[in-house]
Amino acid sequence: VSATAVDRLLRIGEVAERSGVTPRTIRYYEEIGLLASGPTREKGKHRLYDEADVERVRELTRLRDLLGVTLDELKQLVAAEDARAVLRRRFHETESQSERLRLVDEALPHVDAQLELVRKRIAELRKLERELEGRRTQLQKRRRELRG
Amino acid sequence: VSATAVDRLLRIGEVAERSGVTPRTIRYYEEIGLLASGPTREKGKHRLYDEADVERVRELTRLRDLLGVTLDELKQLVAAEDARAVLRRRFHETESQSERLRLVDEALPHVDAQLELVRKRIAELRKLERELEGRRTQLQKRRRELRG
DNA sequence: TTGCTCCTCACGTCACGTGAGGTGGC
DNA sequence: TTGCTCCTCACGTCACGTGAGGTGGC
Repeated sequence: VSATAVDRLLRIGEVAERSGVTPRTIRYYEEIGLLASGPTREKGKHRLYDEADVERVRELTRLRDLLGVTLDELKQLVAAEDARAVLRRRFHETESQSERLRLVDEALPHVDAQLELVRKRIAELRKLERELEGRRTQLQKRRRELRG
Repeated sequence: VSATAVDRLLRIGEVAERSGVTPRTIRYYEEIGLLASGPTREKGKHRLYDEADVERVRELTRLRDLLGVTLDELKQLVAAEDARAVLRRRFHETESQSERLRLVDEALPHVDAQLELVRKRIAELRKLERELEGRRTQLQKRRRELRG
């Protein structure tokens, strides 16, 4: 992993397009605290983002769509991503082994919480899949009977 | 399958409770045409339902939650269930083989449309599951390194 | 007859969509 | 300097939630 590419700064329209949402969604997520607002932006001036923000928006909408959670629930869930971000930034800054261990230990339960939700959803969808396959089989059987 | 149990008539509160929604949701679904309104209900009188309606509401909310579709999209999707209902009612009423065959042939593509959506969702969720498992493994590896 | 559930407005909320009128920066 | 994109209100919409005031039926 190299850190050679200095991130080009992006405007809201480009972030929106690359993450599959509208600028309005990005502003709304900032408003409710799902996305950090650039700390020193003068009122009326353009918002500026980087690659990490594009990734963040993609993660958020992906979890929102696939897990069907409210934005409030999403806020809790992405504490995992927040912890990961802290991990990445702080991990190399700190010398302390125990501090590093603490950061890792904090991130794990958040990932586990997401995994549990994902697996529950998969199980529900697989059940629905089996039922639909059953209906399909029934219909095809009837069709054969009617033709034969 | 016996048809011995004559369906007891249910009021909106019982239908709501048994299908896991509120009465408001049921009235709203009637309003937008997702649920049939009892054809001859005098204004101000109570709505009456049966077991089939409970099943219908369960199917609707299940597809809504698991597939994340709008109620407009849901209306298109459950053309499958509508076709199935027609099938059940009409199948035994009609003598015509070709009419029966037509009903079966109509139901199949609707079931297939639902199956396709369900499988697409499962694939997306499985991909997310794999990514989360990867993160988990990484975190556990780091933890072992910090401890060792 | 008394409760309990139902009825119909109608306004509130969440997660944005969609202009209106104005300013910023390559 | 001219476009294009951005800015901030602010009202609209979808899918209901939540009372307010009144009637129905065991």
